[in-house]
Parts: sequence; structure tokens; C-alpha cells
Amino acid sequence: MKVNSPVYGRICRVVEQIPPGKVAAYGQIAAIVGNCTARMVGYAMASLPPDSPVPWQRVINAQGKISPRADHESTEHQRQTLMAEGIVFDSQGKTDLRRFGWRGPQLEWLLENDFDPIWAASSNE
DNA sequence: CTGATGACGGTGC
DNA sequence: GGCACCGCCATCA
Repeated sequence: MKVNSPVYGRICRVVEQIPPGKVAAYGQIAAIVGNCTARMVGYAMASLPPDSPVPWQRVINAQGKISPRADHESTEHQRQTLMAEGIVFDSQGKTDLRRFGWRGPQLEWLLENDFDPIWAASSNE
């Protein structure tokens, strides 16, 4: 990532837990990170280089849509990447979070990385 | 230090 | 369902 910040670091570690074929909302990531807001997550993603190892493309907004930004081509690339992972978008460019929404990290991971265990995935995958 | 900014989200109309 | 506000707060100039 571009800047060295403890907060951004925690955000990125959580984002890295999102498996292929799943997506998470900015607010969801923020809740897991704790002491952080959706805007922080969005800003952190914006600061990442396009070739970052962090799967930033799996983070979308709470409406199940890819957040529009100045660089339209980047948005399109994100959509293509997610479709390649199996995510399906409807005619409105929305994806069904009930089907593709990430349930959260595993309890063990949360505990080992000092995150609040309340956000653990409720059951299996 | 101060003010502007932003890949968001909840509320109210 | 959609749209306009406004709070959010780490970063940056």
C-alpha cells in the first residue's frame, strides 16, 4: 500500500481474508476492523496500487454494486475480475449479497489476529 | 495546526 | 424503489 498506517494495515489484512467468488461491503470490513468507518475502508482501497496483492476488487458497497469512481475503466476492470471469479451481476450492475456476500473470517483467525470474535462466520462456507 | 477530501452508509422525504 | 443530506475520521497539503 502507498501509505504506512496501522489502520490501513488492519483493513488490508481483513480484505485478504475474502475468498475468491465472494464480496464484502465497505461497512462490513470496517465493522470487523473495528474503530473504523466505511469511508476509511474506501479510502484505504483507493490508496492501493492496481497491482496490490490485496484483493481490493472483492470490496463493494452495501448496495451490492461496484462503487463508481473517477477512473471508469478501473471500475469496469473490477467488474470483469469479479465475474471471472463467478460473481453474477444483474442488469442494474448489482450482485446478490445473499449469495455472494462474505460471511466473515473464521473465529480462529480473528482471535489470532486480535480482532473482535463477534464477527466470525456463523457457520460453514 | 486547519481545512479539504473521499472506492460509504443510514435516514428521511 | 430512488435521491439528497449529512456524519463519519484518517490522510494530506
